[in-house]
This record gives sequence, C-alpha cells and structure tokens, in this order.
Amino acid sequence: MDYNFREIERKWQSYWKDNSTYKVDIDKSKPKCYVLDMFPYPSGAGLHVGHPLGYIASDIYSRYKRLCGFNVLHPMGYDSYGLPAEQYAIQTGQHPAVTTTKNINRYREQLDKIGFCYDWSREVRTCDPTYYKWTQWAFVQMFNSYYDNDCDKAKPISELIAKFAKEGSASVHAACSEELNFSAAEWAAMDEKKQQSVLMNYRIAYLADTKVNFCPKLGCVLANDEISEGLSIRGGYPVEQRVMRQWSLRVSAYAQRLLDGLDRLDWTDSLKETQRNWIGRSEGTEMRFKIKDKDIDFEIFTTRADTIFGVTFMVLAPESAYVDMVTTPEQRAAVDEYLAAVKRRTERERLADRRVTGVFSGAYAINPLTGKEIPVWISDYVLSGYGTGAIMAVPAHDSRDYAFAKHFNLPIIPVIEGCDVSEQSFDAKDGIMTNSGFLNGMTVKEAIAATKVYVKEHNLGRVKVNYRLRDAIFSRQRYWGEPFPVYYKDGIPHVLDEKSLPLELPEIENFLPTASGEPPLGHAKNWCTKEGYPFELNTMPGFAGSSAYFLRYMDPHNDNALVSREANDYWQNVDLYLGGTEHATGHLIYSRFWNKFLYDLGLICQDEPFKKLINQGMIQGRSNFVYRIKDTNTFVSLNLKDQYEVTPIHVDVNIVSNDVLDIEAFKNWMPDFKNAEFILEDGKYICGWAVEKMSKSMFNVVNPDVIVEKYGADTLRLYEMFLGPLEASKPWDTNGIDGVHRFLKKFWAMFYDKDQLNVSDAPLTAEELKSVHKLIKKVTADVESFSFNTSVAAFMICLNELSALKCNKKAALETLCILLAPFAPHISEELYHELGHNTTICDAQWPKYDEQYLKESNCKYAISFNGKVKNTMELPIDMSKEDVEKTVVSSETVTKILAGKPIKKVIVVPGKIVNIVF
RNA sequence: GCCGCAGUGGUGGAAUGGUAGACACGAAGGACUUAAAAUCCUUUGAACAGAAAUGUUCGUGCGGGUUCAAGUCCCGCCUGCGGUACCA
Repeated sequence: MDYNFREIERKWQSYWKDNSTYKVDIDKSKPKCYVLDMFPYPSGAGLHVGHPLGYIASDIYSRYKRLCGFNVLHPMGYDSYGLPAEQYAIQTGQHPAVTTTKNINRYREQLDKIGFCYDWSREVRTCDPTYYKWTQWAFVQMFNSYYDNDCDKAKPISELIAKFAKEGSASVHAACSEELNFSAAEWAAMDEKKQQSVLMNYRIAYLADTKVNFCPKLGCVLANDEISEGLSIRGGYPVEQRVMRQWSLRVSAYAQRLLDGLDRLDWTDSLKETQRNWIGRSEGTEMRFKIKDKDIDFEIFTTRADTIFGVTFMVLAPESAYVDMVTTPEQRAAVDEYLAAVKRRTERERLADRRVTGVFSGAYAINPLTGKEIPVWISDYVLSGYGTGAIMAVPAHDSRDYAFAKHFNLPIIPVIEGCDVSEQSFDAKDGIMTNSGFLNGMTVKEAIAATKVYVKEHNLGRVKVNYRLRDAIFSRQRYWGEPFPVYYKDGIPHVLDEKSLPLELPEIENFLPTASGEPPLGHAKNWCTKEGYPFELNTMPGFAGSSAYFLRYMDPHNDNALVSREANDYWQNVDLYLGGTEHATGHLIYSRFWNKFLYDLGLICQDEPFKKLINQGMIQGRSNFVYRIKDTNTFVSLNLKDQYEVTPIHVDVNIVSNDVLDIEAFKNWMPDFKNAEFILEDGKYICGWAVEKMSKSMFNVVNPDVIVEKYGADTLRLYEMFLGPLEASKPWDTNGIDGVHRFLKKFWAMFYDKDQLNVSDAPLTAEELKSVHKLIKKVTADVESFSFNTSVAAFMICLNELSALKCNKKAALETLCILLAPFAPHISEELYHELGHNTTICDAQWPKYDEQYLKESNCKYAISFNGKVKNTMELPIDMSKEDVEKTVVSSETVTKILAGKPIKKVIVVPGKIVNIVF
C-alpha cells in the first residue's frame, strides 16, 4: 500500500477529537509547560500559508515537551473584538457578530486540517460575554486602584481616600495626571463631584480630556501603536489630533517596571530593544526659568544641562499653557495667527512638511545661571506631550535648535572646545566645555553632573526621569468591542459592581461609525441602568480582550474568577510564546502592564506573563509573471522575453508549478486569456517571479488547504519548518515541497510493504544504532533551540543511512516514529499504531541518546600544513596527543609533502586537526 | 539621524575558530518503461591541468587586522531588511 496520507490524516484527526487526546488538566505529579500562540483575528480572508508557521513550530514544541513528560497547556482561541473584525463586517455589509462567527468557523476548519494538538475545550473568544466579563472586571479593578510610587505597586483607591481624609495630598506619592496640593480640611470641604474629579487624577483607569489621535475615516480614536507616520495602520487613513473626553489606562505609571522586567525575560535582544525605545526612558534635569518683568516661571526639561551657557532662546510648544501667559500685547496678533495656522495643519501635514516655523512671543526669560535675557519663541517642533512642553534652545549643540536659529537669525554660541558650528550643530556628547563659566575645562559628562548638583543646590530645579511611554487611550467610538461597565450619575462616572457583570453588548441595527466621532452605542435602546442612569457609549479597544487571555486559558470556564488561585499556581505563566514582531509595542506592552497590575492586586503569582518569546518570520508571497507582447494576446516565456516589448502580468501561483505555467489552466483562468497564444522554450512556458507581500491582488496567496489536499498535513508541517530558520522572513516557495513529501513516502515505503508492516525483530547493529542515536541527539538539541529546519534535514540523513543499511527493523522504526511525531504526527501515529501499540503516541517517551553508540573506534584527523588541509588520516580514538603527533609526522604522506622542510610547530586538536607549520 | 538584524553556489539554506556549501530544490546524464508519471542511480561552487584516478589555484558583500587556522573574532566601509524618530 502506498503512503495514503489522506486516509491516515483523516483517521487520526478524528481519533484525537473523539478521544479528547489533547485535553489537559492540572496534574501535580508532572511538571507543567505552557506553550502559547498569539491568538488570531479571524479575518474574512481565512488563513494563508504564512499563518500556520508559528502554530506549527509551537505545536512541535508542545508535542515534544509532552513526550518528555511535561503536562503541556497548549490552547487556542480568537481575538474577535476590535477594528479588523468590524471593518470586515462593514465592508461586506453584514453584522459583525455574523461575520465573526463565520470567520471563526472557517479558521477552525483550516486549523483542524493541519493536525494541531490544541486543547480546544479551553478555547476563548474575546467577544463572548463569559469571556469579556473578565475584561470588564479588570477595568473595574483599575478604576478602583491607584499607583503608589512609594511601594511601587497598585493599591485600592479606598486607601488613597483614607489618606486624603487624614493628611490631604501631602504624604501621597502617586502616579497622576497633574500634581495636586490640598490639605485634609480642603479635601473634606470638597463636594462629591469635586472629590471624584480629584480621584480621577489618580485612578489607573481614568476619564480625562485628552489629546487623541482621531481617524475620521475609521470614526475612531487610535492608540499610538495603531498609527505609523500619521496614518492608521489599519486602512492607512489620515489621523488628526483632537481633544476628546476619553478613558485611559495609566500605563505610564508602570514604565520603569516594564523596563526593568525586560532584563529577566528570555526574549530576543531586538524585541527588548524595541520595547526599551518605546518606553523611552531619559534621565535629565528639569529647570525653572523666570520671565523678565513678570511673576511667571516655567520649567523646561533637558538631558544636556551642561550646555546651559549656550542657551540663546527658549521655545514653547504651541499648546503650552504658558503661551497665553507670556505673550506680550504687541505680539498677540502674530502669535494668534501662528497658533491658528498650527491648528489647521493635520498631523500628517506636519510630518510631511518639516519647514521651520515659529513666532516670537515678545517675552524674555532669564537664564538662571548667567542671568542673561533670552527671547521666548513658540514653535511646533516642540511637543506639548513630552517633558514640560518647553525647552531651552542650544543651537550650537542641537540640530533642531540649529535649524530654528539659522532660520530666524538667532545667535549660536558653541560651548564645546574646538567644534565647528558654521555649517551644522555639534550634537555629540563628548568634548571639553568652554564659554561656560564654572563648567569650563570639564568633559561633557562631568559638566552634566556638575550642573545637576548646581541646579539642586541653588533650588533652580531637580533631576527628573522622563518616559516616552504614554498612557493608553482606552475608548473607541465603535460598536464591536467590550462595553464599559460604567454608568453616569449627575455626570459622574460610576462602575458597575461585580455581580452585574458582564454588561452585554446590545443588539443595534445601525452599528456604523460616524466621522464626527459619535459612538454607535448612542443608537442603542434602553442603554441605561434600571434606575435610568445612562451607560458609557464608547467601547474598549482591540487590545483590551487580548491583554489577559493567557490567564483565562488556565481556567476558561470559571464563573467566579478570571483564573482560580489553584489553576494559576499550577500553570504560573507562559513558558513559550510565539507570534509576530508587529505586536512589540502594542499587545506585548499592554499585556505586560495588565499582568503586572493583576499581580499587584495579589490575584496572580507571576508579574511577567511571557518567559520566553519567539518571533516567527513573515512568510511573503512569491508572485509569478507571464509576459504579454505589447498589443497582442501572445505570451512569451521568461528567457525569450527580451526579444520583444512585453508587459509583465501577475498570474495565479496556483496554476504555476516550479515556475512552469499550466497553459490549459491559464486559458481557463480569465476570459481574456481564452485564446491566448504562447511562445515556448523547450516546450514549456517559464514564468518570471518576484517576492512580494502575500495578497489577493498579486495572485500569490497560497491556501494551506490546497497544500494539505495535495501533499497532506504532515508534508505541509515539515515543509514549513524546512523552509528556513523560524525567525527569518522568507517567501513561500512551493518548489521544494516535493523533496519533503518524497521523504515521507520513502519513510513509509521503507517499513511498509504491500499491505502490511514489514519489520524484523532483529536487534540493531552498531552502525544502525549510531545512526539512530545521532538522530536522537541532533533532534533533541534542535527542538530545544527551535532549529526545526536542521532537524528535518537530520531525519532525511538518518533515513538515507538506514535505507543504505537496509534496516527495516522494529526498534529503529519505533524510535523514528517518536522522534518524528512532533513534526509529522499523523504518519508517526499510524506507524506506531501498526507496531502494535494500542495507545496514542502521546503515551510514548522521548528517547535518550547514548554516547556509547556515538563513540568512534577510529577518529578522523584532518592534516593541515600552515592551516591548509591537505590530507586526512584515521587513528585510534584512545591515542594520546603526543602519539598522534608522532604518527602523523612520521607518516609517509607528510614526509612526502614536507620533502625535508624543517617543521616549526605541530598543533594537535584531539579528534579534529593536526596542523604542521613549516 | 538613531537602534537592531543580515549579506555564503542557479535557488532555499547548513557549518561549538578546525576538511565551507550539510539537507533539499533545480539542472544534466543514466536505469526501468512502448511512452509518460512514479521510482532508483551518477554528476553538479568556479577556473585550470589530466585519458583517468586525481591534482593545483581561487572562493562566504568590500578593505584591513588577530591567529598555526577566520563565513565565524576585532577595526573601518558598502548594500539590503526591520524598528523608531522634531522625545530636547
């Protein structure tokens, strides 16, 4: 019987399903291992061949760990709330609930064909009320918490209220939007509304007027990580700045912990670096500048306190509150005009057009160190959201200040010895200070430290750490998301109590977003509490549901808690997390924040959610082209195309095989090509190719179902791994798949003859044992280090060796089955079963290799002369270094090659090389 | 600009400082076959020499260096990819 992968795969997939083979429960007798894939958005396009890459890798690891005796949690679910799902629904004119269910079913169907070992009984969907109850619950916890900077953790807001009542704000060091100062008496005097608005300043989930990125086309605000270069990542629509009353999460309170936590994680350096950049810690000095003749001082932030003697002007961000305070009557008109012009510009225009603009405020500030008067300008190159929204400008040593100074003809004073600032600024942080009073002669580093001390001693400011990381804007003016468990009473937001959760998303007819930003939930009927208090109309963003799903998998059906203490104590956190790099600054920041918050509340036992993280590469498309001769319906093969004037046309890669076009299929592909004619080479039409993004419009989408149908899931799995290193991006190229398929056919044919297994009970010979143990060693090491491509190659080598030895022995097959099971579970399961086992291969044990079989009796030395290898020689393995040297040097070949030349040195590396230097 | 990663045959890609190109694809030749498919075998980095076995030289983006020995380590470039950016 030939290798009938269709029947084998169908058989085992239904067996695993019927017997719940991969269902896991807490089992304290075994060590746990939690292997997780980033769960997918069920998009309308279904899975293409790139999606399963990471899933296959994690599946291999899960199966391997299971065979090693671990109790492996390997779940899967769907991130089904949020923009992508809703956009798809809008585009197809259907209700998102309908399309989401449909898409999920399609995903599941495709996933099932690949033979994953997911425990589907633990599936979660973020749009399911039993799931989002816990998303809402977490929000309530955040609303009821504040961040205490003294203990560096989140605490109940009730403790803060008690402190306010006792001693006012004096002893409170909490993360907040704005520093407030009030006494216990003042607190007591505040009415309910005032107190609530003060508390809002401290809550971890808070409501505030915030400058947001609003995308009119999506009808919705977006978080910073959802935007790139002024355009929305989803859809690529323009984004503008607006001030809106929005819910936010105080992620910034966790900036330092998010940064510190990275050191303890087994993630790639590049990903950690991306997060470090995103968090953007910068240590500097906050300094107070007085305005001349006015009782105003304002603070600036700088990392280059050393350059204070080079300050020649100040710049305020246009949105800064100081603008209004410092502007002189004479300059009022000019300033107003400038502010209006800035406001008109969209974020995108501002980014695209970086011309220097600005206006003089009329005011002068006093340099606190030199006492000199310096003009105060207003310009949009200073950002209101970073630092204090005001800077001291040192044109000699900052390229932006330099451009501004040149444009407006402001003085430039260099303060570092020997630098030339006639053409450009000198930004480097090294050199010796000059023109700088008491700093003269110091290095930049010393000067920064000295200035900090000076500023502190003279009470001119303080040392300050700034972070680029902003609070996460948490409201979306969209329908398809978690409703906030919030109602308004006299305009004051209140959260629902736990018993009333979940607050279910109401059915509405018109769920379309609006360009003005009115939330669609405004259309919902009776969207209020029993008492008639209106509910919040915004919904939560996409990352809400994905921020704690890894915890829910531990205990997915628990009605009383997000995760029980018992389940969390056992499963702890994710041992291996697999997904794309695109989540580096979004999901992977938010979920770490969310997890740390729950940890602070003592609800979970680990403060980092993902111990090890691997980013699988993207699979790009490999497009094929045909070449149409201009103004004809004739197509010319690739290598002849230069003789004609041709237009390349994308052709569906599914009708091309090894770059050879299926001409009949092409004629039937589109009506236009029905009567196409061809100029062939060697009787074939060869197509051109290029690597592009995998997309429908390039006709280069390859669907995993098609591969499974043609070659089987085992071949697909092996091939995706064989394609190259897991972390590398690579084009999908079907050209090599035959080789992997051939391997499985050979494997089958070697042990299966006619209608039955043809294996002997004979023990393995030394050579066979060596081959098998070499494989065990290699595959074990490779799987541990995620080098799946080289382990596939190792299987092929071993099979070739055994085949050359005509080894169709039971002992060899059994070991091969177990080793191959993680990679190609169906064929392994079938052959394992045929060997007489009546349990699944999951009950087998990963084999251990034995060094004694790998030992060689002889050892091959490479003999090199001056580093160049000229010969090899086999010598007994137990020979001493000295004896090897003697034997080699006295050997005939060496004597011949040396021909009497004197030997300077002989280097012997045991088992490897003998180098003779002459 | 800054940060990170990479550059090896016709192709995808292997190589704890120790015989570069494993394994696979493709290609060429051969076997089986009426033929094709499938399968199997041989060759396959380049150049030169040789009837042949084989030998010689050159070869991991470029230029230097360390070393008996460098794809691998160090310094200086070039190119490509990814991230990020008026962040003071």
